[in-house]
Amino acid sequence: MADWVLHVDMDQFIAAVEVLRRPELAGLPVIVGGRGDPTERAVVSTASYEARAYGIGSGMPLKIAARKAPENAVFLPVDQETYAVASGEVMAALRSLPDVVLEVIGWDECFLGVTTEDPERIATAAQAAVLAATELHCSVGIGDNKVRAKIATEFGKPRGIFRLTAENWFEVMGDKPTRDLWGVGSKVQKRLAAHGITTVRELADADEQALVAEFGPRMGVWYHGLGSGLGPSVVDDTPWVARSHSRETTYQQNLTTTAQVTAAVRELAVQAFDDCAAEGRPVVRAHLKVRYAPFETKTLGRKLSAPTTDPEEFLAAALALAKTLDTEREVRLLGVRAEMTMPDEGDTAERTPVRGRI
DNA sequence: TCTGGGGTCCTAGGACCC
DNA sequence: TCTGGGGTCCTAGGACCC
Repeated sequence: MADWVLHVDMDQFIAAVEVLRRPELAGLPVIVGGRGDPTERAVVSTASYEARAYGIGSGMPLKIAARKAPENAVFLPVDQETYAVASGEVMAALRSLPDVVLEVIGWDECFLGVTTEDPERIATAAQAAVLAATELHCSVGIGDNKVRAKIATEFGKPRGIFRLTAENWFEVMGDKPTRDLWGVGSKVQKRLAAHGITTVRELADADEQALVAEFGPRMGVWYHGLGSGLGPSVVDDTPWVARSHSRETTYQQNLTTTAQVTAAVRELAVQAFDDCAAEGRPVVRAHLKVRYAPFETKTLGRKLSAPTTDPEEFLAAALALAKTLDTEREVRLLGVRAEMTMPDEGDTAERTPVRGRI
Protein backbone atom coordinates (compact mmCIF):
# COMPACT_ATOMS: atom_id res chain seq x y z
CA MET A 1 0.00 0.00 0.00
CA ALA A 2 1.26 3.46 -0.86
CA ASP A 3 0.21 6.99 -0.02
CA TRP A 4 -1.17 9.11 -2.83
CA VAL A 5 -2.40 12.63 -3.31
CA LEU A 6 -5.39 13.11 -5.60
CA HIS A 7 -6.26 16.56 -6.87
CA VAL A 8 -9.90 16.91 -7.83
CA ASP A 9 -10.75 19.88 -10.04
CA MET A 10 -14.20 20.64 -11.37
CA ASP A 11 -14.47 21.18 -15.13
CA GLN A 12 -15.58 24.74 -15.99
CA PHE A 13 -17.22 24.78 -12.58
CA ILE A 14 -19.08 28.09 -12.55
CA ALA A 15 -20.26 27.82 -16.14
CA ALA A 16 -21.34 24.22 -15.51
CA VAL A 17 -23.38 25.24 -12.46
CA GLU A 18 -25.11 27.94 -14.47
CA VAL A 19 -25.95 25.50 -17.27
CA LEU A 20 -27.35 23.06 -14.70
CA ARG A 21 -30.03 25.48 -13.59
CA ARG A 22 -30.64 26.75 -17.11
CA PRO A 23 -30.40 23.68 -19.36
CA GLU A 24 -31.27 25.75 -22.45
CA LEU A 25 -27.71 27.17 -22.21
CA ALA A 26 -26.11 23.78 -22.85
CA GLY A 27 -23.81 23.90 -25.84
CA LEU A 28 -23.72 27.71 -25.95
CA PRO A 29 -20.68 29.89 -25.22
CA VAL A 30 -21.37 30.91 -21.60
CA ILE A 31 -19.28 33.64 -19.97
CA VAL A 32 -19.70 34.40 -16.28
CA GLY A 33 -18.21 37.56 -14.85
CA GLY A 34 -18.94 40.76 -12.95
CA ARG A 35 -22.57 41.77 -13.12
CA GLY A 36 -22.97 40.10 -16.46
CA ASP A 37 -22.70 43.38 -18.36
CA PRO A 38 -19.83 43.14 -20.85
CA THR A 39 -19.60 46.93 -21.13
CA GLU A 40 -18.56 47.26 -17.47
CA ARG A 41 -15.13 47.13 -15.80
CA ALA A 42 -14.97 43.48 -14.76
CA VAL A 43 -13.28 40.25 -15.76
CA VAL A 44 -14.34 36.74 -16.76
CA SER A 45 -14.68 34.34 -13.83
CA THR A 46 -15.23 31.26 -15.96
CA ALA A 47 -15.93 30.62 -19.63
CA SER A 48 -17.54 27.42 -20.89
CA TYR A 49 -15.52 25.24 -23.25
CA GLU A 50 -17.64 26.56 -26.12
CA ALA A 51 -16.56 30.11 -25.22
CA ARG A 52 -12.93 29.10 -24.74
CA ALA A 53 -12.91 27.98 -28.36
CA TYR A 54 -13.12 31.70 -29.21
CA GLY A 55 -10.09 32.51 -27.08
CA ILE A 56 -12.07 33.64 -24.05
CA GLY A 57 -10.68 32.66 -20.66
CA SER A 58 -10.80 33.54 -16.98
CA GLY A 59 -9.17 36.75 -15.93
CA MET A 60 -9.87 38.36 -19.27
CA PRO A 61 -11.60 41.76 -19.22
CA LEU A 62 -15.28 41.39 -20.10
CA LYS A 63 -14.93 44.09 -22.74
CA ILE A 64 -12.33 42.01 -24.57
CA ALA A 65 -14.41 38.87 -24.16
CA ALA A 66 -17.38 40.65 -25.68
CA ARG A 67 -15.30 41.54 -28.71
CA LYS A 68 -14.21 37.93 -29.20
CA ALA A 69 -17.57 36.35 -28.41
CA PRO A 70 -19.91 35.10 -31.15
CA GLU A 71 -23.51 36.32 -31.56
CA ASN A 72 -25.03 33.55 -29.50
CA ALA A 73 -22.75 34.03 -26.47
CA VAL A 74 -24.46 34.43 -23.10
CA PHE A 75 -23.01 36.74 -20.44
CA LEU A 76 -24.11 36.00 -16.87
CA PRO A 77 -23.49 37.72 -13.52
CA VAL A 78 -21.46 36.03 -10.80
CA ASP A 79 -23.74 34.39 -8.22
CA GLN A 80 -21.49 33.45 -5.32
CA GLU A 81 -24.14 31.96 -3.08
CA THR A 82 -25.19 29.43 -5.70
CA TYR A 83 -21.59 28.36 -6.35
CA ALA A 84 -20.94 28.03 -2.63
CA VAL A 85 -23.89 25.67 -2.30
CA ALA A 86 -22.77 23.59 -5.28
CA SER A 87 -19.22 23.53 -3.90
CA GLY A 88 -20.51 22.22 -0.59
CA GLU A 89 -22.34 19.40 -2.37
CA VAL A 90 -19.21 18.46 -4.31
CA MET A 91 -17.06 18.38 -1.17
CA ALA A 92 -19.67 16.39 0.75
CA ALA A 93 -19.78 13.79 -2.02
CA LEU A 94 -16.01 13.43 -1.96
CA ARG A 95 -15.86 13.31 1.82
CA SER A 96 -18.25 10.37 1.76
CA LEU A 97 -15.69 8.22 -0.06
CA PRO A 98 -14.20 5.61 2.26
CA ASP A 99 -10.84 6.36 3.91
CA VAL A 100 -10.03 9.69 2.31
CA VAL A 101 -8.66 12.84 3.91
CA LEU A 102 -10.03 15.93 2.17
CA GLU A 103 -8.39 19.34 2.02
CA VAL A 104 -10.40 22.08 0.35
CA ILE A 105 -8.29 24.54 -1.61
CA GLY A 106 -10.91 26.49 -3.47
CA TRP A 107 -14.53 26.53 -4.50
CA ASP A 108 -13.98 23.96 -7.17
CA GLU A 109 -10.94 21.95 -6.14
CA CYS A 110 -9.52 19.91 -3.33
CA PHE A 111 -6.86 17.38 -2.45
CA LEU A 112 -7.69 13.85 -1.35
CA GLY A 113 -5.16 11.91 0.67
CA VAL A 114 -5.50 8.14 0.16
CA THR A 115 -3.58 4.97 0.90
CA THR A 116 -4.05 2.42 -1.85
CA GLU A 117 -2.44 0.21 -4.47
CA ASP A 118 -4.81 1.54 -7.10
CA PRO A 119 -5.22 5.34 -7.06
CA GLU A 120 -6.91 5.32 -10.47
CA ARG A 121 -9.73 3.27 -8.98
CA ILE A 122 -10.29 5.91 -6.27
CA ALA A 123 -10.06 8.71 -8.84
CA THR A 124 -12.79 7.02 -10.89
CA ALA A 125 -14.89 6.56 -7.77
CA ALA A 126 -14.45 10.25 -6.93
CA GLN A 127 -15.64 11.30 -10.37
CA ALA A 128 -18.65 8.99 -10.11
CA ALA A 129 -19.54 10.24 -6.64
CA VAL A 130 -19.42 13.88 -7.70
CA LEU A 131 -21.40 13.21 -10.86
CA ALA A 132 -24.07 11.24 -9.01
CA ALA A 133 -24.48 13.91 -6.35
CA THR A 134 -24.31 17.04 -8.50
CA GLU A 135 -24.46 16.15 -12.21
CA LEU A 136 -21.11 17.92 -12.51
CA HIS A 137 -17.94 16.56 -14.11
CA CYS A 138 -14.42 16.80 -12.76
CA SER A 139 -10.87 15.82 -13.60
CA VAL A 140 -8.46 14.12 -11.24
CA GLY A 141 -4.70 14.40 -10.98
CA ILE A 142 -2.83 11.65 -9.18
CA GLY A 143 0.54 12.41 -7.66
CA ASP A 144 3.06 11.40 -5.04
CA ASN A 145 2.80 14.93 -3.64
CA LYS A 146 0.53 17.95 -3.93
CA VAL A 147 2.58 19.73 -6.59
CA ARG A 148 2.57 16.78 -8.95
CA ALA A 149 -1.10 15.96 -8.30
CA LYS A 150 -2.11 19.55 -8.97
CA ILE A 151 -0.15 19.75 -12.21
CA ALA A 152 -1.32 16.30 -13.30
CA THR A 153 -4.94 17.46 -13.37
CA GLU A 154 -4.26 19.76 -16.32
CA PHE A 155 -3.31 16.72 -18.40
CA GLY A 156 -6.52 14.96 -17.38
CA LYS A 157 -8.93 17.68 -18.43
CA PRO A 158 -11.69 17.38 -19.27
CA ARG A 159 -13.30 14.52 -17.37
CA GLY A 160 -10.07 12.54 -17.26
CA ILE A 161 -7.45 11.15 -14.91
CA PHE A 162 -3.68 11.58 -15.14
CA ARG A 163 -0.85 10.30 -12.97
CA LEU A 164 2.33 12.34 -12.45
CA THR A 165 5.09 11.09 -10.14
CA ALA A 166 8.85 11.25 -9.71
CA GLU A 167 8.98 8.50 -12.30
CA ASN A 168 7.51 10.42 -15.24
CA TRP A 169 8.05 14.00 -14.03
CA PHE A 170 10.83 14.99 -16.42
CA GLU A 171 9.37 13.03 -19.29
CA VAL A 172 6.09 14.96 -18.93
CA MET A 173 7.27 18.32 -17.61
CA GLY A 174 10.97 18.61 -18.40
CA ASP A 175 10.61 20.63 -21.59
CA LYS A 176 7.64 22.73 -20.41
CA PRO A 177 8.13 26.42 -19.63
CA THR A 178 8.61 27.29 -15.95
CA ARG A 179 5.31 29.20 -16.09
CA ASP A 180 3.50 25.84 -16.17
CA LEU A 181 4.59 25.22 -12.58
CA TRP A 182 2.18 25.92 -9.77
CA GLY A 183 3.36 29.10 -8.09
CA VAL A 184 5.42 30.45 -10.98
CA GLY A 185 3.73 33.46 -12.55
CA SER A 186 4.82 35.79 -15.29
CA LYS A 187 7.17 37.85 -13.07
CA VAL A 188 9.07 34.89 -11.71
CA GLN A 189 9.19 33.34 -15.16
CA LYS A 190 10.95 36.49 -16.41
CA ARG A 191 13.39 36.60 -13.51
CA LEU A 192 14.26 32.95 -14.09
CA ALA A 193 14.71 33.59 -17.80
CA ALA A 194 17.20 36.34 -16.94
CA HIS A 195 19.30 33.57 -15.38
CA GLY A 196 19.00 31.47 -18.52
CA ILE A 197 16.32 29.24 -17.01
CA THR A 198 13.29 28.79 -19.24
CA THR A 199 12.30 25.14 -18.88
CA VAL A 200 11.38 22.98 -15.93
CA ARG A 201 14.45 20.80 -16.47
CA GLU A 202 16.72 23.84 -16.50
CA LEU A 203 15.20 24.96 -13.22
CA ALA A 204 15.86 21.55 -11.69
CA ASP A 205 19.47 21.66 -12.91
CA ALA A 206 20.04 25.26 -11.77
CA ASP A 207 22.39 26.24 -8.95
CA GLU A 208 20.32 26.53 -5.80
CA GLN A 209 22.56 29.21 -4.30
CA ALA A 210 22.01 31.40 -7.36
CA LEU A 211 18.27 31.02 -6.90
CA VAL A 212 18.58 31.86 -3.21
CA ALA A 213 20.51 35.00 -4.11
CA GLU A 214 17.78 36.00 -6.54
CA PHE A 215 14.65 35.03 -4.61
CA GLY A 216 15.63 34.77 -0.97
CA PRO A 217 16.20 31.81 1.34
CA ARG A 218 12.71 30.37 1.22
CA MET A 219 11.54 31.04 -2.29
CA GLY A 220 14.92 30.23 -3.84
CA VAL A 221 14.90 26.75 -2.34
CA TRP A 222 11.21 26.31 -3.13
CA TYR A 223 11.53 27.21 -6.83
CA HIS A 224 14.55 24.97 -7.22
CA GLY A 225 12.63 22.03 -5.79
CA LEU A 226 9.64 22.88 -7.96
CA GLY A 227 11.78 22.15 -11.00
CA SER A 228 11.99 18.54 -9.84
CA GLY A 229 8.32 18.47 -8.88
CA LEU A 230 9.10 18.51 -5.16
CA GLY A 231 6.44 19.64 -2.74
CA PRO A 232 4.53 18.70 0.38
CA SER A 233 2.58 15.47 0.39
CA VAL A 234 0.60 15.76 3.60
CA VAL A 235 -3.10 16.34 3.02
CA ASP A 236 -4.53 18.26 5.96
CA ASP A 237 -8.25 18.26 6.67
CA THR A 238 -8.05 20.89 9.41
CA PRO A 239 -10.81 23.38 8.61
CA TRP A 240 -9.44 26.51 6.96
CA VAL A 241 -9.37 29.58 9.18
CA ALA A 242 -9.29 32.96 7.46
CA ARG A 243 -6.46 35.26 8.52
CA SER A 244 -8.11 38.35 7.17
CA HIS A 245 -11.14 39.69 5.39
CA SER A 246 -11.23 42.43 2.81
CA ARG A 247 -13.65 44.32 0.66
CA GLU A 248 -12.67 46.03 -2.51
CA THR A 249 -14.47 47.75 -5.33
CA THR A 250 -13.48 48.87 -8.77
CA TYR A 251 -15.47 51.96 -9.57
CA GLN A 252 -17.10 52.19 -12.97
CA GLN A 253 -16.30 55.90 -12.82
CA ASN A 254 -13.06 56.88 -11.14
CA LEU A 255 -13.29 58.72 -7.82
CA THR A 256 -11.97 62.25 -8.17
CA THR A 257 -12.49 64.00 -4.83
CA THR A 258 -11.21 63.46 -1.32
CA ALA A 259 -14.78 63.35 -0.06
CA GLN A 260 -15.60 60.48 -2.43
CA VAL A 261 -12.53 58.54 -1.37
CA THR A 262 -13.21 59.04 2.33
CA ALA A 263 -16.81 57.93 1.98
CA ALA A 264 -15.74 54.87 0.01
CA VAL A 265 -13.10 53.85 2.53
CA ARG A 266 -15.62 54.23 5.33
CA GLU A 267 -18.12 51.97 3.57
CA LEU A 268 -15.56 49.27 2.74
CA ALA A 269 -14.00 49.37 6.19
CA VAL A 270 -17.33 48.76 7.88
CA GLN A 271 -18.01 45.76 5.65
CA ALA A 272 -14.55 44.25 6.14
CA PHE A 273 -14.78 44.75 9.87
CA ASP A 274 -18.23 43.16 10.00
CA ASP A 275 -16.89 40.06 8.26
CA CYS A 276 -14.32 39.74 11.05
CA ALA A 277 -16.84 40.52 13.76
CA ALA A 278 -19.04 37.73 12.41
CA GLU A 279 -16.24 35.35 13.35
CA GLY A 280 -15.92 36.93 16.76
CA ARG A 281 -12.21 37.56 16.36
CA PRO A 282 -10.38 40.81 17.15
CA VAL A 283 -8.74 42.83 14.39
CA VAL A 284 -5.02 43.60 14.60
CA ARG A 285 -4.16 45.47 11.40
CA ALA A 286 -5.78 47.67 8.80
CA HIS A 287 -4.68 47.66 5.16
CA LEU A 288 -5.63 49.98 2.38
CA LYS A 289 -5.20 49.19 -1.29
CA VAL A 290 -5.64 51.83 -3.95
CA ARG A 291 -5.41 51.65 -7.70
CA TYR A 292 -4.80 55.02 -9.25
CA ALA A 293 -5.89 55.44 -12.84
CA PRO A 294 -4.87 54.05 -15.16
CA PHE A 295 -3.34 51.06 -13.36
CA GLU A 296 -0.87 51.66 -10.56
CA THR A 297 -1.59 49.86 -7.30
CA LYS A 298 -0.38 50.85 -3.86
CA THR A 299 -0.95 49.19 -0.53
CA LEU A 300 -0.55 50.57 2.96
CA GLY A 301 -0.82 48.91 6.33
CA ARG A 302 -1.06 49.92 9.92
CA LYS A 303 -0.98 47.86 13.08
CA LEU A 304 -3.59 48.78 15.65
CA SER A 305 -2.31 49.70 19.09
CA ALA A 306 -4.06 46.61 20.43
CA PRO A 307 -6.32 43.86 19.05
CA THR A 308 -9.81 45.28 19.02
CA THR A 309 -13.44 44.38 18.54
CA ASP A 310 -14.40 48.05 18.41
CA PRO A 311 -15.39 49.03 14.85
CA GLU A 312 -14.60 52.69 15.53
CA GLU A 313 -10.95 51.95 16.23
CA PHE A 314 -10.60 50.05 12.98
CA LEU A 315 -12.44 52.73 11.07
CA ALA A 316 -10.16 55.41 12.51
CA ALA A 317 -7.09 53.46 11.41
CA ALA A 318 -8.47 52.98 7.89
CA LEU A 319 -9.34 56.66 7.57
CA ALA A 320 -5.90 57.65 8.85
CA LEU A 321 -4.36 55.54 6.08
CA ALA A 322 -6.73 57.14 3.58
CA LYS A 323 -5.34 60.56 4.52
CA THR A 324 -1.95 59.48 3.18
CA LEU A 325 -3.32 58.77 -0.32
CA ASP A 326 -2.41 61.02 -3.22
CA THR A 327 -5.44 63.29 -3.57
CA GLU A 328 -4.24 64.64 -6.90
CA ARG A 329 -4.87 61.39 -8.70
CA GLU A 330 -8.05 59.64 -9.79
CA VAL A 331 -8.89 56.42 -8.01
CA ARG A 332 -10.10 53.34 -9.91
CA LEU A 333 -10.14 50.87 -7.09
CA LEU A 334 -10.21 50.91 -3.32
CA GLY A 335 -9.86 48.01 -0.94
CA VAL A 336 -9.84 47.73 2.82
CA ARG A 337 -8.49 44.65 4.55
CA ALA A 338 -8.92 43.73 8.20
CA GLU A 339 -6.35 41.30 9.54
CA MET A 340 -7.42 39.20 12.51
CA THR A 341 -5.62 37.67 15.43
CA MET A 342 -4.67 34.10 14.66
CA PRO A 343 -5.62 31.28 17.00
CA ASP A 344 -2.16 29.73 16.55
CA GLU A 345 0.62 32.12 15.68
CA GLY A 346 3.99 30.92 14.47
CA ASP A 347 4.86 27.64 12.79
CA THR A 348 5.68 29.39 9.51
CA ALA A 349 8.32 26.77 8.74
CA GLU A 350 5.54 24.30 8.00
CA ARG A 351 3.73 26.53 5.51
CA THR A 352 3.94 25.99 1.79
CA PRO A 353 4.84 29.18 -0.03
CA VAL A 354 2.16 28.84 -2.68
CA ARG A 355 -0.02 31.89 -2.36
CA GLY A 356 -3.65 31.64 -1.55
CA ARG A 357 -5.27 28.70 0.04
CA ILE A 358 -3.42 25.46 0.17
C1' DT B 1 -6.84 45.84 -25.19
C1' DC B 2 -8.01 46.40 -20.66
C1' DT B 3 -7.25 44.61 -16.79
C1' DG B 4 -12.40 41.68 -10.42
C1' DG B 5 -12.57 40.37 -5.77
C1' DG B 6 -11.20 37.31 -2.24
C1' DG B 7 -7.23 35.61 -0.18
C1' DT B 8 -1.97 34.08 1.56
C1' DC B 9 2.86 34.39 2.11
C1' DC B 10 7.62 36.23 1.25
C1' DT B 11 11.25 39.88 1.18
C1' DA B 12 13.60 44.25 1.83
C1' DG B 13 14.72 47.76 4.62
C1' DG B 14 14.19 50.94 8.46
C1' DA B 15 13.62 51.53 13.46
C1' DC B 16 14.86 50.19 17.68
C1' DC B 17 17.08 47.60 21.36
C1' DC B 18 20.94 45.39 23.70
C1' DT C 1 34.00 61.80 17.72
C1' DC C 2 32.85 57.77 15.70
C1' DT C 3 30.32 54.09 16.07
C1' DG C 4 29.99 46.86 15.98
C1' DG C 5 26.91 43.14 15.39
C1' DG C 6 22.86 40.72 16.22
C1' DG C 7 18.03 40.31 16.95
C1' DT C 8 13.13 41.59 16.52
C1' DC C 9 9.32 44.28 15.09
C1' DC C 10 7.06 46.93 11.72
C1' DT C 11 5.71 48.88 7.16
C1' DA C 12 5.58 48.75 2.30
C1' DG C 13 5.50 46.28 -1.61
C1' DG C 14 5.37 42.29 -4.54
C1' DA C 15 3.84 37.93 -6.37
C1' DC C 16 0.77 34.39 -6.87
C1' DC C 17 -3.49 31.51 -6.41
C1' DC C 18 -8.67 30.53 -7.14
